[in-house]
Amino acid sequence: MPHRAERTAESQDLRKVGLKVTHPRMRILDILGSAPKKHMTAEDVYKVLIEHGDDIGLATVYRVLNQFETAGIVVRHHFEGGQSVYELDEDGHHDHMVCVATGKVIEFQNAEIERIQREIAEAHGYELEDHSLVLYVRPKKADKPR
Amino acid sequence: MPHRAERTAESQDLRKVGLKVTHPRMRILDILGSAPKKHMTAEDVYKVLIEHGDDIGLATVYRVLNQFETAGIVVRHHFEGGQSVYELDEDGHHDHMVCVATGKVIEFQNAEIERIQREIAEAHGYELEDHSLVLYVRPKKADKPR
DNA sequence: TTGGGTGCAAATTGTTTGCAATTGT
DNA sequence: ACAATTGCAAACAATTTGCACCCAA
Repeated sequence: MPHRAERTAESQDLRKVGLKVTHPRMRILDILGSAPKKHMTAEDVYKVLIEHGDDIGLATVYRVLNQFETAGIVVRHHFEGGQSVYELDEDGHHDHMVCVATGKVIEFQNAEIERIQREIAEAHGYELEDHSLVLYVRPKKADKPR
Repeated sequence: MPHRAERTAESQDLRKVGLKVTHPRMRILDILGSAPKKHMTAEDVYKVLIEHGDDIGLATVYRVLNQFETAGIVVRHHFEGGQSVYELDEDGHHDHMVCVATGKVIEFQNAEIERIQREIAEAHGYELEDHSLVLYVRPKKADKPR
């Protein structure tokens, strides 16, 4: 009997992009997939690892996240303020809304904006390769955000 | 007769926001206003100062740029990759398009996108405070960008 | 076995801050 | 005169890298 059945979806994800299935990579993938926050900084991930008793260095977290980004497994966002945040790239493309009061991040998608963006690029003789749109919002007074 | 006629538009801009009219501030304001690139990093500004023979420290450049941002004289952008870039906030609001091939930055404005953004925020119970939109583009093949 | 992967510490990069000296008003 | 401002160096924060050891294939 093998040491462990390594046939999980996650281990396949790693093999698929040519990365060895190591403990740190599995754990990080796991955390990104099941954490309360969809968007985490390298430190966030590191803290969860530590609390969980894993002996994984912060440097490794950064290295793994970079590899995941290159492999297209995660997307890296910059938002405002120093740290980068990473999120699993499972569901398709979407943009973000960050509440400046609570820090909450909400995802949204809008086909019309996407279309206009493409048109603008075209109009200048370019092709739209990618884009980054972040709305900084604040709860409407006398109204509960949903 | 005073050492120098301090009645320039720039010196007025500074007084207006309650900042003393100092040599470093004037020079930096000057550089931001007359540089080939509209968007400069603190280092960019610093280099120009050095080449020009000015004896102004990098720390001062950062401090002044921060003050200018607080005063609303410049806008700070994050784009991709570490450094922040600053630009004079003269013309009204606009978004940016960055050519991933040449690094060229093009500004544009689109009322429709702005409107939709506001609607999206509203729909979630928020008020749009600010936003950041950057299009990453590439020259259309067989077509000269203009 | 063996080349990629990892932990740790040291190195980088971008930016901020403490402090004594300097300068605008 | 006096508080604001600056230069310099040291301090910081986020991220990367060098290297000896380790482990998945």
